[in-house]
Order: sequence, then C-alpha cells, then structure tokens
Amino acid sequence: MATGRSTQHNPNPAAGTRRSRGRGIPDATVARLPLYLRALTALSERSVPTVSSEELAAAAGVNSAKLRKDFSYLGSYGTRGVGYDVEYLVYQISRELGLTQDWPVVIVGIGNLGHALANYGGFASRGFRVAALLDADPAITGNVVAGLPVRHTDEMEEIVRSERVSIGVITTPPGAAQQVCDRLVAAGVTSILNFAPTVLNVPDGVDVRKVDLSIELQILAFHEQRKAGDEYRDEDEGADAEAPPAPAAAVVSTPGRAVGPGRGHGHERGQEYEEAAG
Amino acid sequence: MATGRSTQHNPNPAAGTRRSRGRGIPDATVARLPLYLRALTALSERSVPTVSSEELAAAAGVNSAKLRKDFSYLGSYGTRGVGYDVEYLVYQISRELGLTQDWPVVIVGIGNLGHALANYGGFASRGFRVAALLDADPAITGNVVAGLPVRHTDEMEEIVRSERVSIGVITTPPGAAQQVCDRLVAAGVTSILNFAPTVLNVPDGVDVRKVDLSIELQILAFHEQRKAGDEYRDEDEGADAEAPPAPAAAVVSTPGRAVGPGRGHGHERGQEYEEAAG
DNA sequence: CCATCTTTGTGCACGCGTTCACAAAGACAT
DNA sequence: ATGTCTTTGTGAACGCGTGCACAAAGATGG
Repeated sequence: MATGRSTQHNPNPAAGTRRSRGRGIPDATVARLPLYLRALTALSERSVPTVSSEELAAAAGVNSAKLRKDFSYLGSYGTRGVGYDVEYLVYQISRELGLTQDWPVVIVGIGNLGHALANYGGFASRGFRVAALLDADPAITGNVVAGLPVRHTDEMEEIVRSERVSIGVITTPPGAAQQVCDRLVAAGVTSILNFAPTVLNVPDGVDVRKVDLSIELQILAFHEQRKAGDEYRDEDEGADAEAPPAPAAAVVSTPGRAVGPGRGHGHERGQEYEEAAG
Repeated sequence: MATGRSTQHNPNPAAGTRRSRGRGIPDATVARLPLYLRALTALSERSVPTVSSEELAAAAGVNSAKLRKDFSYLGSYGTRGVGYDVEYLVYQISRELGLTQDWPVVIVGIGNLGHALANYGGFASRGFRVAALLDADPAITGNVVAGLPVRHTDEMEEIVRSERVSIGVITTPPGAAQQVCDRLVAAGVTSILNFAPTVLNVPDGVDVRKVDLSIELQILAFHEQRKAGDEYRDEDEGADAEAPPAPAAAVVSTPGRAVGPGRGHGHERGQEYEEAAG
C-alpha cells in the first residue's frame, strides 16, 4: 500500500528517547487503527470504561496479540491486569490519525457514485467535511446534492486553494480520472481517493488510495471458482494452453475514452496496488 | 497489506496433488490479476499483439519483476525475446479468475450506494450479472432500479437458490449487515462483498471482502497529517498523553478491514467504499 | 507487605511478498 | 549454423507482518 508518504519512513534510530511514538508506525498498523477506533467508539457510547485487548480484538475482528503490538507502536496506553481506558484510547487514536482536525474534501464527478458518497453520513463525522462537489457536465452543475450545489470543474483550482483542500475524491469516468487527478494535484491536493478504474500517475509526495469494485468482485470470483472446482479440476488443464478462444465478454468496460494521447501515454510509474475495483 | 485481501482464507493444504499450475497462487498475485487484465484488455482493443513485461508492468502500475513472477504462477505464457501474447494472456487470466463463467450477484440494500452499484456498468461486463436487488423497506421494494425491480428481502432465500447466487453484495445500514449476511450465507452464498461499516462474522468457507470509505479517508488523513507536520513535530510529544478531551463527534461507527501492505512510496493502494445512508 | 491473579508489552521465529540479478530461451540477422 | 540481442523465468536475499509465548507490571485480597 502505499502509504505513500513521500519520503520513505526513516528508520528512526533516535527512537530511544521517550515516546518513540509517532515515528514509523507500520502501514499495516495504520490501516487497522480506524478499525479499532470504530470498535472503541461503540464501547464509548455504551459507557464502557475499560476494555481488554482480548475483548477489543474480538470486536475489531483481529488477533489480540496483533492488537497489543499495534498499540505498542503508539505508546504504552494500557494498564496491566486491567486493560485499556476506552476514552483515552479513542482520543489517542483519533489524534494519531489526524482526526482531531478538519479535513475539507472535494468530490469530483457527481454521477451515481459521487451522489452516493456526497450523501454518505460517514463523511461528516470524524473531521471530514465535503467542501465542494464538482462535475464537468453543465447539465449537472447547479443541481443541489446532499445540500450542496454542484459546481463546475472550472472552479476546482479556486476552491481547492481557498478551502485549503488536501484530499480529493475522484468518482469520474475512467477516461477523465487522470486529468482530474493532475489538476487536483496541481492545485494543491496531496491525497487522492480514486474510485475510477484507472491507474493514476502522481508525483512523489502524493498519496493515492484506490477503491475498485470490479477488482473486488474478480477476486471473489477467483476464490469462488476454486471452491466450486476443487473436486474435479485438472481435466482441462493439460491442453488448456492452446487455442485462446476469442475473448468472450470482449466488450468490457473501458468506459471512457480511449487512451489519452495528450499526456504521456504511458502510464508509467509507480503505483502499487492490491486490489481495487473499478 | 495491502493486502488488503479478503478476510480469512483457509490455507487449504490438500491441494498438493497434481496440477501445480493453478494451485497455490499467492493472494497478492490474485489481487493483481484483475489489474493486469484491465491493462491487457485496453491493449487488446488497440489490437496490440504482444507486450513486454516492462510495458505491461508500467501500464498496470507495478514493477516488472513482480509482474513476471506473478505470471510465472500461472505458467510460462511468455516468449523470451518477445514478450507476452496479449490475446492469449487475456484469456488465461480471465479463465484463472473464473471470468469465463456467469456469476449471478444479489445486491442487498438499495440506498444511495446500492443504487449506484446497480447502475454500475462494470457489473455487466466480465461475467458478473445482477440477479436481483433486495431491500427490506416496503417503500423501496417495487421500484425499478437500473431496469430491475427491487424485491423484498423476504424473497432472498428463494432467489439465491433459484438463481444459484454465490456472491452477495451488502450495502445496507451497519445495523442490518450481520443479519443480512447470516441469511445470505444460510441461503447458500459463499462470497460476500461488504460495504457496510461492520465487522462481519462468517463461518469457514465463506469469503468476505470489505470496502470501507471512512477507513480509506482516515488512512489518507494519517499520511496527510504526517506530511504537514513533518517539520515541527516532536514538541507536543512529551506531554501529549494527557487529558483525553471528550470525543467530538461520537456517533457513527466505522468498520474497516485490513489493508495491504505495500511499500513503495508511490502511491496507490486501495479499496473501499462506503455504505448507504440508512 | 506479601501472594496471587490478570493482562499488557515484546522478543523471537516463521512465512509471505518483493526485489534483485542473472542464466537460459528464443528471435533475428548474417 | 552461429552469433548477438532481447526478454523471460526464477533462485536467492531481504524485509515486513503475524502470532506465539512469556516475563514484567500492576491490581487485588489477605
């Protein structure tokens, strides 16, 4: 994952000094913190004062040893023989994730998905605020979605700067994604959440996280196929290699435009993936 | 890790017997196959006959050595000195992912997100077919979304069985997710794509992949905060630990899921989505 | 103050995934 | 055929993440 983060992590040797905290928290751990936070928030609402690693781990769906190790990267916030103070941990994790501050976000591409995201309640809470909804289609701009007017992408730079937006969400058709991404980055956005089935190319220092429905489905299909065919498999394996039948579904997505001649064609560079979906 | 991978697979050791080919393809590789497939499909449409690992890797946003190793798990489909045959590879990967067959899918919870997914073009292509849209709200059932009538969840079992649905997509409010999941599994579904911010509990043999928008945003916020505060950091480190201010936005809960690791600085990673408003 | 019990924090080992680096395979030209 | 050049396929090293297992820390009771 890319935790992108421009500079790699420094191995930080200095750690020795008190709170080695904050430095070099493993990416895998960072990815789980929101999970813990959610479970802790639920406990907090039920006014549960403390929780053991075992209980919290169960609630978050992870192994308790892993949870303890994760927390150890934040510092020693637990009390042996007792567990962790819920409120305290909620605060520490929120702070570590940067949720104690306001994060203005712009959503570009107000189609079905953009619409859904704009209405998503999870945005409002936890410091994320939709600063603006943008779309390039004049037929859409002006509409009010989730209480906000959809503005034209021409205003993108202006909005990103004036609202100090550092996080952008791309829900455009694949063909427009790279261009929108470039503009967002040029305007000052340094973190992008991409829902378009496109490999985005960004300069160092910019983080991109991808969300791709079709990839998720394909991964499920793979496992599903394996479950179903585990008994009688091999048969067609031997010769399978030959005669690549014409691709069935051919058509395929690739919804938007063709390859972009404009900017480098290519694609090039870096990215990393994992799964995603389109 | 980017891992992001699904939740828990069982290692299923039995495999050992024959066919080393399709056996034991690493999860990380499986997660990238859809990515390669997408890039290859684009090349195919441009009638490009062959492609080198270097070019394809660039298009998919990965390292060429990784790509070659990934393909090596599928077999030796390349020609040294030349590269890979595009059409052939498209076929092989499609077959490996199980995309050469039909996968009926049900979407449960037709809120904003469910609506968006139902209209998502990516479904139709690549073997995935929306077999039915379900919702528990009588005010919604009966409506026609994306050309399909929304049916009541009472019909879930009946539909899953008659349509032989093995993949279910949950886009319900968090409170209903586990229950819906249980019913889907009981009816025969063995793969679930969960968009609700809830940790789903499923029996062995059932795969669950999670997509969580708020977790993705929180991870981005973490890195964003780090970028911003890299210069003047440590100061508040020492005493920070004190005074846990009351949690601000209490409500809401957000689940999450694991992530893939991935290092590389670059960018990318991802997954996730969000959930519909209740 | 001591004994006992609970739960944290972590050293250590293991396994997966990534990357390097290169021999081998094949295409092509002569 | 032979030589050269390109690109694959992979052995091996490395690093991250996971999970075990346990000593240490602190609570609790007598």
